[in-house]
Amino acid sequence: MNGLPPDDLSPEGAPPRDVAPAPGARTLRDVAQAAGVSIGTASKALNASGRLSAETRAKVLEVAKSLDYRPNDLAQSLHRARSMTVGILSTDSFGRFTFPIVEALERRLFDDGIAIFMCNATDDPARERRHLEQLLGKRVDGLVVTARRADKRAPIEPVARGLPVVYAFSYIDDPDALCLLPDDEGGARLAISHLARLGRKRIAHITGPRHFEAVRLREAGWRAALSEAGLAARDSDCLSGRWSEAWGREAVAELFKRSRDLPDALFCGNDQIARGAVDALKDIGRSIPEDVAIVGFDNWNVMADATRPPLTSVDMNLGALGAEAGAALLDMISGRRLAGLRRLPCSLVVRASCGAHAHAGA
Amino acid sequence: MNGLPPDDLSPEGAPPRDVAPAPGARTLRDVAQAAGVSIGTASKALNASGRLSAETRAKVLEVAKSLDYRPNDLAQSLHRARSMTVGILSTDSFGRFTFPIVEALERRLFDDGIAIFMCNATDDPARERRHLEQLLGKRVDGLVVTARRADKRAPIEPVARGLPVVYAFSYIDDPDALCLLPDDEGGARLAISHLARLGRKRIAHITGPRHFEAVRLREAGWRAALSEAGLAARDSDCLSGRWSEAWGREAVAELFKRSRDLPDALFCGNDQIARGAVDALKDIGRSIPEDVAIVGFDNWNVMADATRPPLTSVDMNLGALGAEAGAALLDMISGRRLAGLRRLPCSLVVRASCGAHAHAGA
DNA sequence: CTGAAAGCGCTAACAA
DNA sequence: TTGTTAGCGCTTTCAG
Repeated sequence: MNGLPPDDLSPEGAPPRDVAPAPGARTLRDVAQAAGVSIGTASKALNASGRLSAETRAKVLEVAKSLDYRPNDLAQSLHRARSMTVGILSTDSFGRFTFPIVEALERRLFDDGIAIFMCNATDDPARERRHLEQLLGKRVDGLVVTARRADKRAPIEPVARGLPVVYAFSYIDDPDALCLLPDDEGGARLAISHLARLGRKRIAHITGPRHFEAVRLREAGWRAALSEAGLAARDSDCLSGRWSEAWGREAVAELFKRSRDLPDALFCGNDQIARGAVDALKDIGRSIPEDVAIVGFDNWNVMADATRPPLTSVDMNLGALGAEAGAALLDMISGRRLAGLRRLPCSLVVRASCGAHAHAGA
Repeated sequence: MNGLPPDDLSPEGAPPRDVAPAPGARTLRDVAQAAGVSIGTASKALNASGRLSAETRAKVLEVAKSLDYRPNDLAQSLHRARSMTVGILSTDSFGRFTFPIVEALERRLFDDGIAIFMCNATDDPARERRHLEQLLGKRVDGLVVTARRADKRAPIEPVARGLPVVYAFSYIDDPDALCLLPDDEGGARLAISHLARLGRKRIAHITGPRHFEAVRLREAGWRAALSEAGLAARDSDCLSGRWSEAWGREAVAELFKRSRDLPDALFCGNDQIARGAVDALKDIGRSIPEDVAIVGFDNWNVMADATRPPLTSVDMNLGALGAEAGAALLDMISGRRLAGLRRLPCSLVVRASCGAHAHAGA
């Protein structure tokens, strides 16, 4: 009527103006305006903070819903000093091992309302730096670093001063860093003591490349558990090679070309080696588990289940490791100081390849 | 001297105060102050925008570096309407198939400075909704939706009004949606025509469960390519079952218990089935590729390479699919309107299992 | 060429 | 109980 700009609200719930509703989300001001309260009041209502009359609060909430209002996290984060995001940085691309970790981690963090940025640097330090740069720019609240095979890596750029970091399935030398790893040695012990308990006397070990820390630890576990069981660990019974089925076959050929002292059990460094070993044993007429019992490592289902007979295998419980990493990161974010290298327990998944059931009653 | 607050700068480059430098990153104001320019000028210098004297710019840049200044993306995003983030939402957990896609996608997007939020909803609609809610709150610029096995899924909540969405390795009914899928039928044709060209006359098909769209398409490709090659597609030569090695073995037993019309080639729905088939064929004394040639699907390296002989297999080029999804999403974010269901080409990776080389010269 | 100031959307301390 | 206001850190007109 009187030259007022057309942007005052009609009192009834009708859409205030005919602007396109699509682009740009509703803002807190929209809600406040439509509810006829101040913007501060609207904020209080939506955050259930401060003292407020029940009706105002209800009104605001209702309007907010009808407007499909969704608070802008970016703005919130700018204010509070928390972005509610963390980055996960993988040296290697995410593969069979990192994935269960990441999945569990995501789950754990999501429960606390934290979203995760996925960054893959594939062994490229420059790329890693750029990723880090990006994450810091986005003001992530923390960082999880993973790698291929639980190998030692260089520490994350000191750039990340004060930023909580958890190394999961990877580790660095710094004693102030928190590193979470599977207990490879313990896993090996589980396998060996299981076999020994089943009455196996000569347990050979076919494993991967020695430059992997995991390989060395598993070998150590093999030795330790053997001697605890009163069995000998002969160097000639420990063969190190590649992580492949082909190597499993070759190693079996090597072991069984002897005329005496043949193994009655094989502990393999991973499930692929184990499967290769099974195939090779069958090729030379040995039956499993009667003649030779087999235990693998990784408990990679597609492998373990497809092997004939299905493979008993050590599980690194990577899901648990991921969840633990998430929990630890949350702790650190909330100010606690965590450090040290922690090894999480493995477990043994028993299938048919070592004749547990056949021997169990004996 | 005269009651001035102590926060004016000493003119030389010395650290202005002795506040702890650790917590909280440097802000633009810190830089401006230390460089002795206005905050607006500092901004211009850092963004190489506006007209500015070379020396001022150099000065600001230098100070910024010495202060280890890193712009706060959150604040930037708040201002520009772009968060430079996208979400990737997986119905299924990220597995063997989604992973190559996600990896390539991440790579493509990272090249454009976009970070990606990884969300895993594992078939839980409520969880999916919460994830979506979170992503919208974080004002992602776009969304990629993946699923287990290129299966049809329900559209993302209409909530995401106007938000660019690409369905990768998954699809919905809406013709306005952009869906990227591998060309399963074309992949099957590649396999069959390869075998036919090698002189195989009776090519059977052992595949997965028919409720998978991919299974139906691959079967269609098998039929079409056979007839194009002048060969018959007999219903009894197409066996549908599980995606496992065990099924591959069973199917071979089924096919080869016939007294005549035995297949001289097998096209398998995935590499696991193919591997099972190979094992079973060897068990009944058929040699590969002489008696029976085999082609698998997925080109899953660990499987294909470990099979004896190594498996020729159809590759869905999931990396390319992921990169394409990324490119398409970028297009949509920059305003282009893309829609429709696009099928990306597969390719054939030749190994020894169909005797390509032996027959090639014939 | 540079500085001042408004504002992105939200929160929190302080007034009213 | 509610409104006002001053930022969070940055960009961008618009004056000087």
